[in-house]
Amino acid sequence: MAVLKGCNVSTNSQTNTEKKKNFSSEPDENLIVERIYKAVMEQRLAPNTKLSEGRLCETFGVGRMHVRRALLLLSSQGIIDLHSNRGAYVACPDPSEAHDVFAARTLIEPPLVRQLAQGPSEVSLALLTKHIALENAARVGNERTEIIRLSGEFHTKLAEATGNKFIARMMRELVTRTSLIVGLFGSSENSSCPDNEHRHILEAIKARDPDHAETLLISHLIHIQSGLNMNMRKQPQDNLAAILG
Amino acid sequence: MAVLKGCNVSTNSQTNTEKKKNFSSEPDENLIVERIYKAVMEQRLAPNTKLSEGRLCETFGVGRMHVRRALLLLSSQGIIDLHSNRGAYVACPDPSEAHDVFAARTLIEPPLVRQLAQGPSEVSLALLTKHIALENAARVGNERTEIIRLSGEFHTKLAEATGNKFIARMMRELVTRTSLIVGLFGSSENSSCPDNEHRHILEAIKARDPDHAETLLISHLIHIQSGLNMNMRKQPQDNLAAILG
DNA sequence: ACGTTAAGTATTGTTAACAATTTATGTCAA
DNA sequence: TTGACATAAATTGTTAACAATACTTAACGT
Repeated sequence: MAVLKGCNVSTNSQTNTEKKKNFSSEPDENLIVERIYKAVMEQRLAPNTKLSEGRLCETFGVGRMHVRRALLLLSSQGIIDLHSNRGAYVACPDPSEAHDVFAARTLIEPPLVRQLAQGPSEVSLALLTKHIALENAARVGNERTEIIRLSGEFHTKLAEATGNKFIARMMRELVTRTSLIVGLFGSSENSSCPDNEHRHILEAIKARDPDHAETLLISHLIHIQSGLNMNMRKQPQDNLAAILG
Repeated sequence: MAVLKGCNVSTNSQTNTEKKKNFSSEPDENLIVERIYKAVMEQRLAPNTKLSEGRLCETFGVGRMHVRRALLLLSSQGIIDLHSNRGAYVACPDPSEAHDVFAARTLIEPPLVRQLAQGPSEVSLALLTKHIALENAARVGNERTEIIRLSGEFHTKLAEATGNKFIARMMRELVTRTSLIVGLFGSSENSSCPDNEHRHILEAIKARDPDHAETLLISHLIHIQSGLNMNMRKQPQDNLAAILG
């Protein structure tokens, strides 16, 4: 059907606007990575969905090189799997991996919030407070994808609040995986974190109460896990252009 | 001087031997990544050393594509930095990053050894015991690079002993960064972990004593940090072929 | 000598064509 | 209909040439 032998970048997105300066050498890759990351976080891209190079070239209006680099980066983050000669597929964690993800989070997040509750910076508290507000807004607006993504990103923001980029990176990766897991094994509607638990955790941090914050977080993690059923399995999907647009 | 316009793979390493099956689609990349990772772990590749594509093509006898993919992977692990149009350089952590690395390790490793000491598997204990033996052997043999690498990898092995690949990945990244930091700011000879501390930690684990293991590990981390001087700065080096061979 | 500019060289970024592999399609026989 | 097999199409992997950028060197003037 489609030709795209050399994958011509005819439908380039920046035709009429002035040419971007391209100063960091990786604007295309990052855009693709972020778009796919976001789609996964919002559970719009189901596990095992195939991400073909040609399709992504069309969708983002870039050459294959950029697509391939983006796919390599995504695979290094565990968001997708690369099969030789067969292409890229959204990662599909099995129950064993799911267990490991929660084990890792149970190991890291409690000392994390504990540390945060000992001396949070004002700016961090402000950011977290604002985030909770966004979560609530999405909830009253009943915007499913926003709720799911913000719900996960609360934990990422928690890690970012430490000001430690290594911790932030680790949590971001674990949270992304969690999103895939919840999408796969989550019992339908409770795909997002229970309504007020995030707020309670933040309040414990604001109150400089490490013990309480830690307790709330642990029970929160348990709560999420208890909503999983490791026996179901959902199916892949298609039409990337609509999803990633 | 050298031509290599299209970077011809004339000096291919697999000429007389039978062609490897290439079954996983990424044998070249992984080899390059592992070689550079190992050189960094052994502090043979100093921070800020330039890794030019052409040089790596010659060294490993592969095309630029594989080199570039390997460099992208290394940069995603924080081992090297990619500067637009200027090439790849071994990462050069500043004191602020060094602080973050140790902060992250201080957050993660204590609960890690604590968990390990609660119920270590026999196979893990065997591997760690064997590792300590290797460390000792390297010490009596006075093999500097081996000592340095094994000394760092003990901590990686500790994480691997949990059987959790996410925790293992995180620790591996942190340990690699630590190696760069010690190479940069380490006061000459004590670049490696003090002689018996690893053994003591392992013994505490074997004794199923989480408190003791945790205490020993924390003081071990402090010990490493105390051997750093954040004011010095060492210089890059060259001739990659010799280093990576 | 020193700094500045300009040409030349080397290195990196990008593209398109080609090769290899997999997947889809269609035909035929049981 | 089903299954096996051959053919065609589509997709991925790889290479080499080309373009763009940065680096080096040399000449020049002050």
